[in-house]
Amino acid sequence: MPKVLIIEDDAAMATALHDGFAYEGYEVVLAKDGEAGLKAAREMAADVVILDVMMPKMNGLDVCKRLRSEGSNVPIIMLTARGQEIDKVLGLKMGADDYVTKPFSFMELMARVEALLRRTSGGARHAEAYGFGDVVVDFKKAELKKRGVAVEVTARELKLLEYFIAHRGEVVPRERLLDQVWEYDSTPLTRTVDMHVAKLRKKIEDDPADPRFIVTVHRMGYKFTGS
Amino acid sequence: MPKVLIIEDDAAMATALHDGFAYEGYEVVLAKDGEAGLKAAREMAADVVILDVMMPKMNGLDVCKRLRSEGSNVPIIMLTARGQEIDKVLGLKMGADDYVTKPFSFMELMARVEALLRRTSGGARHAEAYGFGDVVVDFKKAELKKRGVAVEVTARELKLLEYFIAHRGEVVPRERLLDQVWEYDSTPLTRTVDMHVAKLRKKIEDDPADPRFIVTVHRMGYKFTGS
DNA sequence: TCTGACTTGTCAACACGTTGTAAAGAGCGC
DNA sequence: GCGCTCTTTACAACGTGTTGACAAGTCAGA
Repeated sequence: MPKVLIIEDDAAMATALHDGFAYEGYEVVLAKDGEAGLKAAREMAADVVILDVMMPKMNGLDVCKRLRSEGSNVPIIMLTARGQEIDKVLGLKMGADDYVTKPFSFMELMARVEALLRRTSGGARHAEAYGFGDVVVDFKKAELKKRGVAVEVTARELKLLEYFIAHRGEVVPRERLLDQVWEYDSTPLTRTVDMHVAKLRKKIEDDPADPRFIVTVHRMGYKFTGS
Repeated sequence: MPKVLIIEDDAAMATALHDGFAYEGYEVVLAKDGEAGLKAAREMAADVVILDVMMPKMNGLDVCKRLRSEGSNVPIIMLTARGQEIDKVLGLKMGADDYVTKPFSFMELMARVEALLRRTSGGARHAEAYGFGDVVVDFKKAELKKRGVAVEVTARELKLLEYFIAHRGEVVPRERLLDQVWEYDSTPLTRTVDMHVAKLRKKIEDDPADPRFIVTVHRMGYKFTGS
């Protein structure tokens, strides 16, 4: 029964998170501002901390920095608002282990929490990596290796691949990719998705012209076939 | 891709639900009060409605009652506040199909939605796979297997088969197929439907000349006989 | 049973929408 | 401005869906 500490000032969000984790069998502690959160973090032995950046009294970045300066190495996931890319960098610099952009889906957060727990409780820190074929991706480090050699990937490519992997086996329509990977509204009348798929294929496929991992399903979308 | 209509006044809850369902591949429409929800419900063909009980303008119970009195039989899941057991009884009396008590976990809601869809739409919707005879179709993966071996199917064939399965047992006229599967309003007075039925038969029937699953009803249309 | 009118099955060529890809354009941070 | 990534445009290549013609099948009435 892993223990999770949720530091979040918005009541609705806090209860939603509480119930979600409780449902998944976690032991949950709530703190409704930075100060209370810091106190709770010191007192309990949390397995993971969910930390909102924007909060009264003491913001998430400060809490994170403080915890790390006190020697705590508890896994921390930051919740940042959309478009605050600075937060991501700052958060990771402050010692957070991962971050999720609001608004997010609970499934996504849960996936990251579990990945984090798998990584930290596994004793040795072998990275949060996913492998298929001769490719290994580490989303946290933003690294991709094919046949052991590092390949440069952009943020967008990584996010696209991440979504594919999260939904491996099923056909994903372009629309949905635009919605989920490109973060809603905007441009549904372009070849942007295809473009990025092509780029990804060049990096992960043995023969991009005859793809094995990301196959196109005519008139329906793309399908990622893991391993 | 099932469509879900979320009628919820609390913005935080609404976005959380929106993102969760979108991530899972649902098409989502939000309405922020009872009136707007009712209007949206009338205009869109939602596969399921998530309906908060406590709302301004028109509460969930009224929306539900109204929808039912208008002849709608869309599956409805009510969100009730903790301890309002009365709501449960009332809600079900008003014609709701299920209810979830706030605060709830997203996983739980999703599980109920999928159960409801499986139940109401005959199981072919978002469910894993549908089997008949020695054929197994997985619409999510866009895969069809006969006797365990994968058979290539096109988007149109899949959609046609999906419609047949959803309406198994009943005779479906060609015009309706053109309307529902082809989404044509105009009627191309052609052999197109027959053509595709023939193609499907070749892939799923043991003896396409003497079909067992998709039988033709002379002068009326086709009939799919499930399992 | 035979016949004629109508409906359904089948075929292959064609038309059209969909996808792959390169290259130019736009946007952004350094 | 420069270098980077992402987006758009344009066009070629590909594959599916559609079509019309014709064969085969069905049914009702003679």
